[in-house]
Amino acid sequence: MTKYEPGHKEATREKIVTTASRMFRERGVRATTVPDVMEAAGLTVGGFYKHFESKEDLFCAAFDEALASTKRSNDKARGEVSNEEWRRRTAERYLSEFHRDHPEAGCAFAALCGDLQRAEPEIRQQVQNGLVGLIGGFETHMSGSGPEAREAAWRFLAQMLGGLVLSRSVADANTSTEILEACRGMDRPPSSASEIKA
Amino acid sequence: MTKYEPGHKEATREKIVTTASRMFRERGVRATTVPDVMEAAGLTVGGFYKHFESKEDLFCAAFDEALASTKRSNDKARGEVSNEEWRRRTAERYLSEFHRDHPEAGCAFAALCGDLQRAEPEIRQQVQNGLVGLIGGFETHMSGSGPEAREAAWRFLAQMLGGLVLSRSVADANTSTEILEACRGMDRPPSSASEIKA
DNA sequence: GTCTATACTCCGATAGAC
DNA sequence: GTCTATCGGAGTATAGAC
Repeated sequence: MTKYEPGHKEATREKIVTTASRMFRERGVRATTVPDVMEAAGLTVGGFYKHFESKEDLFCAAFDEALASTKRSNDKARGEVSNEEWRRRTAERYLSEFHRDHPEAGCAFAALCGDLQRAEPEIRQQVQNGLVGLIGGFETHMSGSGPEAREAAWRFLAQMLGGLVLSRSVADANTSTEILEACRGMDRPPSSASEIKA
Repeated sequence: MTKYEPGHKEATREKIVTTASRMFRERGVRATTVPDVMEAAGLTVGGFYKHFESKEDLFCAAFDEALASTKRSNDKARGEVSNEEWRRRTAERYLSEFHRDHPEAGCAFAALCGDLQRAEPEIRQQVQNGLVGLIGGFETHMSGSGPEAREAAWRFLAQMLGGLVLSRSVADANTSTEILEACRGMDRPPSSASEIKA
């Protein structure tokens, strides 16, 4: 009962959560088993249910962790640049080959999109809170004002998310890169793909 | 051996494939079991492996069926309209509440995005072939020419896909609709969200 | 607090009757 | 060609030792 120093259990829990967060993003929720997570965390299955009520409970915590992690890296990259430059940099980072190849450390919405679409209300509420917060930040870097900027922010996010997911799903590396590069061109809608760049 | 009329096995196989195609899109691949599919098709598990080598084999066939089905409905909706009008109509149909609420009858890329990102090479090749074919059609409705139109087509598809997936993942119906409506504004990039519409 | 061991359920796949 | 029955494996969750 008192064999471990105080805070040990909390540290263990956090270790499990961060490990699960990466594994869920890499393999998907259903393909990630509780024994797998515990082993990857250097533990065994037995102790798991002293930390979490269920696998779903773990997923809630892990998804939150992934969102927080994304938010941290977003905040870190925040500089004082023009809106256009901010969009260019953000898209370049999001639609990079590195991000494509490392879902376990990347955007939770993209990596878990299959699971989130069918998730329970509790998770969907987390998704919503995460997205609304994200969009609130994006909004300030769009050109319109008020509702227009918000709409533009949703489109911005949707195009990035869709591009990343598509680039991760095709067989050929060249096609995958083609998708990434095409979707980085945020400021060029289907109707004006002319003068901006060759 | 001769208890059933000729063509019966083919018909049974097709029944299994179309049933699976819908169930995979609705529940995801891992959550859909072979017994479930067979029961939904009015059959029992036993006969399954006389039609398919494995569950993965079924998924290949079912994914192909879903692509073909989407292609048929795309071709049907093809009218003689301006590029801008074509994009407006396509986005309106893709980003509709009906499509959002009926993944089992809708876009396979969106419904299966989680599975496709982690699929075997064989499936990824099918994804690629399907996407390239789709983009080839989209291209002709973009405004630029050559590579520019192709880039614009990828962006168009990515924004629709991302918007649909996001709209399916949030808890609140109002937010979901907000996302759909925002992403329908295809011709309004983040940089020019001003004069086009209030 | 974490371990080993196990109960219970369900899935993918096969065997053999009809 | 499709059925019933079952094997083998895996996954969630629990029990009890340390």
